[in-house]
Amino acid sequence: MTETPVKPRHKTPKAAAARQEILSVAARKMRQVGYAEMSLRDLAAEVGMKAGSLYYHFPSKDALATEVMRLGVEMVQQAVRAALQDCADAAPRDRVIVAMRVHLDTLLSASDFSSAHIRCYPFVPETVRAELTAVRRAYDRDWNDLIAAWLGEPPDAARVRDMRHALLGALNWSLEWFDPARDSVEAYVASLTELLPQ
Amino acid sequence: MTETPVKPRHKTPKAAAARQEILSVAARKMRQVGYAEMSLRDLAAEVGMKAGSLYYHFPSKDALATEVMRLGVEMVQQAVRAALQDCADAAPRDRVIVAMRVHLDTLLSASDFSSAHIRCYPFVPETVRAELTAVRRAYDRDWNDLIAAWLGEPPDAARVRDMRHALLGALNWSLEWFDPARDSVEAYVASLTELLPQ
DNA sequence: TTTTCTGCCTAACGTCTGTTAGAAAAACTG
DNA sequence: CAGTTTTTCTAACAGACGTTAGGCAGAAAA
Repeated sequence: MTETPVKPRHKTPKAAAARQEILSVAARKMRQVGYAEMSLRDLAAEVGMKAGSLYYHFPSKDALATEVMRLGVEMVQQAVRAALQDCADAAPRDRVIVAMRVHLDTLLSASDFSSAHIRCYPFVPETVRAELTAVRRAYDRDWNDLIAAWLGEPPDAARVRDMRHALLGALNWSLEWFDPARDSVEAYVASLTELLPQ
Repeated sequence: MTETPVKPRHKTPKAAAARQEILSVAARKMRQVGYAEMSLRDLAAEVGMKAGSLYYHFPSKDALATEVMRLGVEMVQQAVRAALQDCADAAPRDRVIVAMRVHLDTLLSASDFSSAHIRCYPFVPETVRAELTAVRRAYDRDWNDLIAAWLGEPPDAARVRDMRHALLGALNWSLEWFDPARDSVEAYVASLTELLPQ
């Protein structure tokens, strides 16, 4: 009896494409209406399926939501890391500003996955949250390093954490008010920049 | 046929007390688990009633949630206004700091109503949100005035709005991470103070 | 005491939910 | 083409949801 790996169960391109579309639609739904309010029947209808068919690709609604949110963290993290590599030699304060801009842009226009994560995390079942702590902590560490380098010595852990909470709060809260027709990521980042001590 | 006023339908002290406890428990529930996840059966059980009995005090779940959230805005607004009156002659920047501290303290320890509002607003039915725009705008105006006085002339509306979004974002986001056993409102406000230009 | 009103309960309605088993269809493979 | 595997559908289950109608106990009023 061969041990079939649990993760990559479906290998055909069609299954992979269907799974991918389910994830995309789920991310958009979660962002728009929330986790509890997203029904699998509505979700399936938007993909062109029936609710039961989703269970060929995901074992449960929780597992689907977990995957959406996990991808959400990895997407911002990857975008921010890539941008930081492109300005590796810049001043620490400028690197913070770059990270803010990329984080914000990912949330507001690039990735429904990332915004779905941020909006739904507080209300998702505890088992789902538990599976996300690792990726979340990893992204938090990136920001801690970034901010510690900016604040310089001595690295006061509590102070770094407060700064991270303040900055990410100011960024993530934009999901509540940002209107692409009226607001601009660049303009908001410029305003935030004036709050960062030189 | 006498026109019975719609608002103060129940006048006896017992009904008023019951209504008050329903609101309190609903606020706590909404803060903890969210709007969709708060079932009227669970809510009623915690009050010591059955689900149907809630309808003697409120015409619908939406109406109950609306009342909770409306009270939530009014509570922070009132707390902040009272504190600002006590330091009417202070420097504009210090008044901003006072407002931040009071807003934060209301969210994190004083009022489940306020935190329920902030956490649930994005996912509440559109009809509920519509009934809250007026109170929300009023509170936003308070902050706009406060920040405009701090930034001084010329009062750039877009800049004031950005600052309000940044500050309230940094404050409201604390609902996602604040742990009373580990964190302190005063310490976080102190960290935020260092971000405000002199 | 009788009557009226208040506050809550019981029991149910209709609808929606996530989920499952098994059949059908569609897509590959020989 | 037949045979096999992959993907989707059908149909239902069991339970939860918000909501409603009518009744019942206790307090208040007469």
